[in-house]
Amino acid sequence: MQTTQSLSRESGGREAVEHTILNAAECVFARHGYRGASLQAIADRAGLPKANVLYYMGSKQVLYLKLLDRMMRRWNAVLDDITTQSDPREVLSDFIRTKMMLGQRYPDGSKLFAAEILAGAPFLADYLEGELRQWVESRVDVMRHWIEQGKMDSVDPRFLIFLIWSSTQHYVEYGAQVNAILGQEGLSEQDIDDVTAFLERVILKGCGVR
Amino acid sequence: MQTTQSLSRESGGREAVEHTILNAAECVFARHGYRGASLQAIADRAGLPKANVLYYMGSKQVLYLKLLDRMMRRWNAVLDDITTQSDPREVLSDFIRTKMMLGQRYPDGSKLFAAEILAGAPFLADYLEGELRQWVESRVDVMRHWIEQGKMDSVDPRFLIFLIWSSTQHYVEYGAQVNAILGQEGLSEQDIDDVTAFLERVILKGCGVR
DNA sequence: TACCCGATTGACCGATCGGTCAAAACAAAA
DNA sequence: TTTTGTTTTGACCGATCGGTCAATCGGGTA
Repeated sequence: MQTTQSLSRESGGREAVEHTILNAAECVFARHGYRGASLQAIADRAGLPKANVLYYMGSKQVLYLKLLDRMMRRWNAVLDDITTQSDPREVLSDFIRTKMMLGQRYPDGSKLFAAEILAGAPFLADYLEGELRQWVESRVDVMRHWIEQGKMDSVDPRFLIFLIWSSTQHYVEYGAQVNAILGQEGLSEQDIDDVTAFLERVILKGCGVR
Repeated sequence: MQTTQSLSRESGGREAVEHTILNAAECVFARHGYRGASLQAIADRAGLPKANVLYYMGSKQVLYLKLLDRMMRRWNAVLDDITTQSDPREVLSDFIRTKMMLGQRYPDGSKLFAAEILAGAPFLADYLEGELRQWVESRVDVMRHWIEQGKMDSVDPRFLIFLIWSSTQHYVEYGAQVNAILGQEGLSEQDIDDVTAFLERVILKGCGVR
């Protein structure tokens, strides 16, 4: 009955420290993957001794799983309420814009996720075959309806979802390559808007959305 | 004058061993990135003692650079002679099909490249800003001509290249996710053909190629 | 047979890995 | 002040890291 009084103290207390550690870890894991990331590197980036990171997070694996969970919750919070409307143009546009926004808002989290998939998804197999698959299937059903009603071309909805996913994800994951080719350091808001508009235009027209 | 006689002996000799090591290393680096990969894991996969890997490759970094170089040469060998024709439909189709084929032929090499970019391209910065950027720019020029001649919509050619790159790369890099969502273990040739046809159709139509 | 030289390998090096622990520091309650 | 419980931290553990080295092996030449 006396444990919660010292939480929000001075510079934020426990939660603030946890946030600092999580963000530092997200950055390191995103660049080097689970195996390649070291607790020392995470601690250095967080400005704390290594033992302190373990004190708050328990273990490297627990820390990693917390990050995966946090990223998935951030996606769910935004991607879930997309299919409420019945207009393909709006839904697909929303999907593209939302996914693009998420990548810009959480670049390290997106890269972390990519690294996990690249490693064969050892910690995410259940999520992919469960939650995510169901999410995709529900959207596929909606799209099949659209196709039957002649609202768009007869394309495989799963491939369309993959197309949107990959083309938006690219600007986060391959940021280093994109920057090198465009000859600049990071994309401006205008650049992001241009890319989003391009993707909306090409993908919607490409699958014949009326 | 007496060193080359024992090269191609018994089970292939030196080159065969080097190939074994390179392929094993490609697999491990692809899954865990540069830092996350260990020489012991590579040696185990190659069926050799660790010291033998060092004997042939020199160091972890040299081995890694050899793999990056090998993968880039494989791409150059195929992607370079694509723009000889002047018909957008053929060129873009070729690009999509070729890139798709490369991903299927060299999945580990493609993933290795992805992991390197994800890590911020510490070993590939020069290549990205040099060779690759020039390759892209030459294609961009061609596409701008097409746009001027009304052969396709007025879209940013760089974004179009990124779109083709990302959407094809996805089926290698995110293979684990694709398999989980499609509910199968690996894509059949038919699946690959379907995906390729989908991408050709949507992308070509999407940027108004006549 | 004796010799040669590249190939193979186990033992070993210092550094770093993830993780533990106990002592010190600290703020609030008594 | 003393007590209590949390936070902080350096020291340390066994395991593994990338890499070195010397001893051995094994087929060709003399």
